[in-house]
Amino acid sequence: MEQLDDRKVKILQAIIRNYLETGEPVGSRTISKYTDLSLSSATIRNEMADLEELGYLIQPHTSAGRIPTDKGYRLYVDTMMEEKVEEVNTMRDQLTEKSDRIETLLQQVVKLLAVNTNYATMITTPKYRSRKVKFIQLTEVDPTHILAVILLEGNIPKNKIIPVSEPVEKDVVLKLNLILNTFLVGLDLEEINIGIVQKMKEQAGEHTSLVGDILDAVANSMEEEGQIQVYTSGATNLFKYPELTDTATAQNLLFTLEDKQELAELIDNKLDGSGHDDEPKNDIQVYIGGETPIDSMKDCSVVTATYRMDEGVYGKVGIIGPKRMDYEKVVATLKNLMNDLDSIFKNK
Amino acid sequence: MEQLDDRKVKILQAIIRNYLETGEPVGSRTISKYTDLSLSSATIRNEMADLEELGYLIQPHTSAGRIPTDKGYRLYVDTMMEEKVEEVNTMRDQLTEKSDRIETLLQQVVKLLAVNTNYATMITTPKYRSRKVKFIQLTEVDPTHILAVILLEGNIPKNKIIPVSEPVEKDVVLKLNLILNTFLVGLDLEEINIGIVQKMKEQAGEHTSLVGDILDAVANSMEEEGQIQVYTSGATNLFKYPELTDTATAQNLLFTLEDKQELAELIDNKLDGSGHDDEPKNDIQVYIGGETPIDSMKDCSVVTATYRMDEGVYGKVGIIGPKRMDYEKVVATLKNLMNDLDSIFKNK
DNA sequence: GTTAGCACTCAATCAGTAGGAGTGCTAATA
DNA sequence: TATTAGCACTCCTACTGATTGAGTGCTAAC
Repeated sequence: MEQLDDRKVKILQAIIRNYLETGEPVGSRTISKYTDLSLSSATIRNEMADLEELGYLIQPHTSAGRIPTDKGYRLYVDTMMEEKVEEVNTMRDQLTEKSDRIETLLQQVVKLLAVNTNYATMITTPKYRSRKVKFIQLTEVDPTHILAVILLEGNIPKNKIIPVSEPVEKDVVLKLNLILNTFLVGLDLEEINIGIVQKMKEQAGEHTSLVGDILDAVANSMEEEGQIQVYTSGATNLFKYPELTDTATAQNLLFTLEDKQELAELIDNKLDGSGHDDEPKNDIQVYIGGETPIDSMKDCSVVTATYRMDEGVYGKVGIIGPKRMDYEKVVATLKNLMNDLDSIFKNK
Repeated sequence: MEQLDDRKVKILQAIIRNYLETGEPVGSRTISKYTDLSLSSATIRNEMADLEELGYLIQPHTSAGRIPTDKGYRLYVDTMMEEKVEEVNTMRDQLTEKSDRIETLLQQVVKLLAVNTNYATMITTPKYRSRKVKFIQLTEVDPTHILAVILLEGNIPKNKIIPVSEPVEKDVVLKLNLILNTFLVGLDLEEINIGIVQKMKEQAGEHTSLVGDILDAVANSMEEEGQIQVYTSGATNLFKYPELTDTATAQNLLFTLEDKQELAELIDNKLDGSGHDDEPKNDIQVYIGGETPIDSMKDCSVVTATYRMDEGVYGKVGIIGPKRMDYEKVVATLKNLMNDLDSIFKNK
């Protein structure tokens, strides 16, 4: 890649900084006046022309100032950005309600992120491999309902109310409890095969259909847990940036953010970290404009981070904003958040 | 109120119908040509002038056609709308996944509604009075965690994993189980007062702090259940209607729909049914433009319906669209949905 | 009571103009 | 040789008429 001399770097940096703030094309005069380079606008103009030829800047039209290209932003993010972790204050304190439900926690996190950054945010629930059954507990609730509590590995409780057509006697419940636990404990979804189901039904005698219902509930719970959920927040923040406000762009973006199911798949498949950065620093990925693997976000930048809940159990956080987003702040905020989450999960 | 003669009614109806379709101001010539009234445009013009004076129509500017006022829509909705329940096909079949979790069902419902109507939709979880405790079950999960299953009236199971600093013995768990059930079964949130808590703690002896944790969990569960959740869908549908697309309006609307918590309160407080319609037909309420009690929806119409899950247990469904929404279809769709939901809840 | 005809109004569209920001180029300068 | 001042040029933006067409209101005739 072409090597930029020191002065070009400084000018490019100044232009990008200015554009990040104002969102307006930056002219040579502005740079000449408001930097300590003490160069005339004419000199700056020459340099700008060079930078344009090298692909770091572009002119929206002939007689306008310059704005950074994706390549320009990329250089900025990779080499010119200054860390400012200290300046960002922890969101830890703001996570008031330390609910035990992860979903609630995650929802709080995205919301705080959105409020603090003024961009749109998203977060996925952690992705597990298939969870194993830790134990199952049946309890008679009333004559027509049985409560099945299924505890999955990692202490995830699930419960299902199973309707029964006729009352089930106490000792039958006990017996089924025994059967279920003998056969299922320690298995994950794939390991529960027809053979095992068959054996269980044999042992259950006349209560085969009830066993079937319970197995459905178990399968259901495990699948439910395997599914990645996405929570978003601050989608309307995007209206604050005029370059994203034209109807088509905004509409596409909001549409993508609204359809949680599709979004989950997109994040899972495309933002999987096989990304751009060769040396991942702290697991933070920056996708600029066209680099984004999600079509509707082509006019935006997306910054993602991976949080770890447990060994091998991780989820994604993403921040979506205009290309001229405050990368420094966003990256710092995410780094901080990762730390906060780490310590929260450790204390669990 | 002024009585409209038959011809005026027909003309008004024709104008509204046309405007619902096109969204463009309707001129006299259009009505003269495309209705079976066989009147010249001049006559129509005279009638339109009368209708304007009476407040049913308005001219966006001097030389434009007419569009209905809120009053015009109101008259249309109240007296001129034709039922077309048969034409709307049931969404029942499309509700594939008969999940046992109400949340999932409701999420499916809003989504289907949005897809079928092309408007924005919202639905609340049912609102209960405070639920009573049916039973509590403690189980030791591993040396450092206890699982508390709390079953609330209406067979709503809740569970909480409670961390303990040191292993709790089996007989202690049994004892606590007994204490909790003796004291708490049949009580709702308000009835669990300090006196009761005190007595339980006395009986628990050295395990007071554990009892405290469990009580927190119980309180938490009950509160969680008392909270109304709102699910929305199809917010981006609103972009299909140019009259809602100007940035300010759209932004406000989407913002309101995004903040679920605030939305829940708005629906609970303002759309409580103390509405406009004097003779509620099937619990469906139509709020037109300024009638809407939610400020950000002043440029829209909102149609709500109340679904009943159980005696005294109900939730709200809402459809938000432009004032020129297809009221007939929306009302018919909602009526159908109410029936579908009825039969779904009965089969539970 | 209804209709034809006409003058009138107003939004929308388009072309033309002026102003301003910013550039590229050239020639002078250090 | 690098930098700078100066100037012509480009293009966006905002503003101004002029034109068009849809639709009205009014009047006079049927």
